[in-house]
Amino acid sequence: MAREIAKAYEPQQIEPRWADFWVKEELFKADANAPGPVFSIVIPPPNVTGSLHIGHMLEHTEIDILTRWHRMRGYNTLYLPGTDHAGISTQRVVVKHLMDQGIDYHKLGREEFEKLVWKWKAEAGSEITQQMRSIGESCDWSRERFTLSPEMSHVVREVFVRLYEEGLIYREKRLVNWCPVCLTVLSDLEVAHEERQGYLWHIKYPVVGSGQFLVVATTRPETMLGDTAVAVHPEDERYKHLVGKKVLLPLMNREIPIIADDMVDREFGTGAVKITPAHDPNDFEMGRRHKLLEIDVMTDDGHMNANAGAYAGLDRFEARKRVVEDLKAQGLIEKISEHTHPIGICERSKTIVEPRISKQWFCRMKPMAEPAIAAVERGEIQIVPENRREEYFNWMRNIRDWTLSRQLWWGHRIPAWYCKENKHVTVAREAPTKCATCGSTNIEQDSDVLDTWFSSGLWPFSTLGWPENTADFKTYYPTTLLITGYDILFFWVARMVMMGIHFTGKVPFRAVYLHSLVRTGSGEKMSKSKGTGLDPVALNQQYGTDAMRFCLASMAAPGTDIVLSEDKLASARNFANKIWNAARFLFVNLDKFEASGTKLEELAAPEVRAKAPYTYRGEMALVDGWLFNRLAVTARGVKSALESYRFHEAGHDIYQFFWGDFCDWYIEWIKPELQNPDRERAVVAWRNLFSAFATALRLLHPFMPFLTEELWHQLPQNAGAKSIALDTYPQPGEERLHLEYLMQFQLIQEVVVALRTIRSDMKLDPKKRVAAELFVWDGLARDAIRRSQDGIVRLGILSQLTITEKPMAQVGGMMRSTAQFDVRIAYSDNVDMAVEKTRLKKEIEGMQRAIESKERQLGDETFRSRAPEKIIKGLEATLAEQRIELRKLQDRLSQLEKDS
RNA sequence: AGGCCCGUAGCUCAGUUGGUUAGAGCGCUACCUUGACACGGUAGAGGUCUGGGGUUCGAGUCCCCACGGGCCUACCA
Repeated sequence: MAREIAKAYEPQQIEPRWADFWVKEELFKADANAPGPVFSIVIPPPNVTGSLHIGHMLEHTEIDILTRWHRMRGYNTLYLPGTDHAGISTQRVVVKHLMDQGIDYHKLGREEFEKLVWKWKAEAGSEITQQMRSIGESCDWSRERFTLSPEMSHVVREVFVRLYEEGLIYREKRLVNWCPVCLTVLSDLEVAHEERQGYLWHIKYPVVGSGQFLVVATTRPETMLGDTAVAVHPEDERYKHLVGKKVLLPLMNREIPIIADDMVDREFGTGAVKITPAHDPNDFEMGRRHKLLEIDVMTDDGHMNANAGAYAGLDRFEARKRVVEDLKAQGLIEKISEHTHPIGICERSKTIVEPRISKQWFCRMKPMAEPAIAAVERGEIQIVPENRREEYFNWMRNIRDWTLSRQLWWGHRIPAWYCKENKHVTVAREAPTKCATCGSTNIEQDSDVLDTWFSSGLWPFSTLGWPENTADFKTYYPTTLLITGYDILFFWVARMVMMGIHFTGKVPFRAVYLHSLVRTGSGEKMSKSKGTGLDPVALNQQYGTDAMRFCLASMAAPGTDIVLSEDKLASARNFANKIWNAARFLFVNLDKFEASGTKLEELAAPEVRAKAPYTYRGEMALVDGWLFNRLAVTARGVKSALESYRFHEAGHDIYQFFWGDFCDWYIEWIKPELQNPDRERAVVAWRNLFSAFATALRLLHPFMPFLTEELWHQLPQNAGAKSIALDTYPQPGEERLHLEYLMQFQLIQEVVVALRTIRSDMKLDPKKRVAAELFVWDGLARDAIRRSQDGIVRLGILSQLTITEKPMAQVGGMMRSTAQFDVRIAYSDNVDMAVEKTRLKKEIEGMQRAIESKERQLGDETFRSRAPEKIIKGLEATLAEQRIELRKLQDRLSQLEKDS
C-alpha cells in the first residue's frame, strides 16, 4: 500500500486532530492511586480575561516539556490547569464592556454586577484554556480549577478565619497606596516606581510673630493644603531657634507647629520639610510620633475635598497648578528647580498612586516569612536560577505587612461582619446572623474583597482538596515543581511558600524554576497593551505550534531573557520540516521495498525497538553501532539538560542528532542497504532505521508533540498503539558506550569531508567521479574502513578508493592529511597550486602557534607540577598529533614549492 | 540609595565547577534543481570574548576599576 505523505510539513493539517484526540481520550488524566514516583505541577493560573500571549507560550512550553518528559519516564504525573479570577483586571474589563453599552455598573448594584461578571466569565472566560488545549498541553482537564469557584472560596474563607484567629490578620487605619482610577487600595507590590522629571518648589511659610519665613521644599505643592506641621532636624543650627514656634500655612491660614525630628535630611532642599501626615508615608510616621492632625484633602477619585478649602472639587493636578499660581501671586514661591524623582504608578491604570489614609485589612507577614526563609535556606525548596535566591531572601527579610482588602466587587468578599450598633467585628466561616459580641442582628458584611493574590497564594494546596486530606492532596502535595516568571517571585511565589508552610506544614513545591521573559528586539518586555508583542496564536498557525515550542525551548537558557524573532521561528519550522521529510524518505522507500514482496510485519516486529541495533548474522554494521551510540549520547545529554532546566541544551542536542547525525549521515549512508538485493541485509537495515527513528521521535516528543505523535503512529511497529505520549522515554543505556564505533565512524566522516573539501577546492564538477587513495594509521580503524569502503566511495563521489598500507608521500594530486590519515585525489586538472600553497601556509601558521603554546606550557615546570594529570596527558597527546600534522603540511608545501 | 544581570562572529545568543586551535542558529560566499527535504545539499569565510588592571602554571570563565545597556528593591520631601 502506498502511503500518502505531503511533500512539506503542514502543521495546520495535523495539529487540530491530535489536540482533539488528547483531550477526548483524556490521555493525561492523573490517577492519585497509581504507583510510581510522582511528578506534579500546578499551572500558574492565567487571568480569565486573558488570551495566550508569548509569555504564556514560553511558560507553558517549559511546563509541558517537563510534564511529558516525566510522564514518559513512568512518573505518576499531574499537570493541573486552571484560571485566576483576577479581581482588578476582570472587573475593569467588564466595567468597560458595560460602559460601551452605556451602562454604569454602579447603578446596577453589586449583586447584579457580580451576576454579569459570572455570565461574562462563562462566555468569554475559557478562551485561554481553549487555547491551551489547541496547543496540546498535556493537562488533566478533569481537575481544572478556578480561584473563585465555590470550592476555592471555601478554602479562602477557611484560611482567612484561621489567620484572623491567630492574630495574623488585622484591620487598621493607616497610610496606604490608593489608585484614584481603580478606586481601590493597592499593595506595595502593585505600585511600580518610575523616575519622572518634576520640580522642587521652594515655598515660604511665614513664621508666626516674627516677620521671617521658613522655606520648605516639596514636589507635591497641592498636598500643603493638608499640612499639619513643618519639621526640621533637631541639630540643625539654622532652624534650632524656630522649633516650638508656629508657621502660618499659606492659602489655608492655619497655624501649624514647627517640630524637630531626626528623620529630616538636613542636606535635602532647605532642610525644612512640610508635614502632610495624610498624604505621605514619611509624614504619616512622623505625624504619629508627634501626634499631629491627619487631614485628608482628597477624594477617592483624586479630587480635592472640602478640607482643601477654596480648592475643593479640583482635580489633584489642576489643584497643583492653582496652588502654585496662588503662591506665586502672593510672592511665596522662593524658587522652582527641576528635580527628577521616583513616583508610584498603578500597574493597571498607569496613573500616579496617591498615598492616603484608610482603614484596611492587613496580614502580618514577619511570622510567616521566617519559616519561608528557612525552607529555602535549608534547601527544602530549590530556587533556579540560584541568583534569585538572594532576591527572595532580601525581600523576605525586609517584608512588610500585606494590604489584603480591595475596594472591588469581583473577588472573595472579606468574611467580616460589622455590628452597626457598637462597631463589633465578627469574622466567621459561615455568614453569621448576629454580632458575635453583643448579639445584635444589625450587622453588615464588609463590602471589600481580598487581593487576588491571596487566593493564588493557596493554589498548590487549595486545588488539591485541602483542608480535606484527599487522595490528591496525599499523592500530589507538595507539588514537585513550579515554573513561573521571575517577575512574580514576590507577588506569588513567596506568598505560596508562606501560606503553604503555614497551613500544610509542608513546602508547596520542591523547586521553583523562574523562567525568562520574552522581550522585543529593543529589549522591552513584550506586551499586548503596548502592541510590542508577537501573537503566539497567529504564529503557531503560521509556523506550527511545534516549531514555536521548539524555538522557545531552544532559546530558554536559564537566567537569560529571550528575544524572539520570526527568523528563529522559521529555523525551527525548517527543523520540523526536516524531520517530516526524513519520515517521508522512510515511507517512500518502504513502499518500494514492500512492492518487491516483503511483508511489513517482518520489518516491524514489535520487538524492533527492544533488540536494536540489529546485526547481520551477528555482525554489527559500523554505521549502526555509531548511530545507536550517538543516540545514547544524545539521550544522556537530554536527560542531564532537562534535569537542570537547560531546555536550550536539550533542544540543541536533539537538533544536532536528528539533523546532523540521523539525516546527514545515517540516512545517506544506509540508502543502498534499504534496497539491498540480499533481503536479509535489507531487513536488518530497515529494522534499525525504524527503531532509530522511533527512538528519536520519542526523544523529541516533549518538545514537538504534534509532529512526533503523527509520525509515530505511521510507523509500522506502532500500529494500533495509543499514543507516543504514553510510550517510554529513551533512557541513556546503563551499559557503557562503545567508543570505538563513535571514533571509527567519526574518522570516516573526516575522510569523506576531506574528500569533498578537496573536490570543492579543485572546483570539480559535483558529479564527476574520481579515484582516490587513502591511508589510515590505526590498523583496527583501517580494517573498519575497508569494510566501509563502498560508503566512502559513494559519499565522496569516487570512481574508486584504494586503501594503502603505507603512509603517503606528500606529492602529487590534491591531498589532505591529519595525524590519523592521508587522503589523495589523483587528479590534477583545475588545480590552482598558488591557492593551495596559500592555504597550506595559513594552516601551517595556525598549527605552529598551537604547537608553540603547548610546548611553552608543557615546558613549564610549575605547570607540570600543578596542572591535573588529565590536562597534561591531553595536551601531550594533542601536541604529538599536531606535530605530525605540521610535518605533513610542511612536507606538502615544500614539495609544491619544489615543483613550481 | 542598595542589589542583580548583561556586553563573545554582520545579527540573535550558547559557553555547568578557570584547562587542549571559543560554539550554534540566522545572514554571507562558492557550487549544486542529486529520486526525502531549496523550509534543501556540499564546501567555506568570519570573533581573541567592551576597555584597563589584578589573581593564577593557565582567564571568555575568578577579583577590582572604567564605559555602555537592562532589571529589581527602596519612605529622600
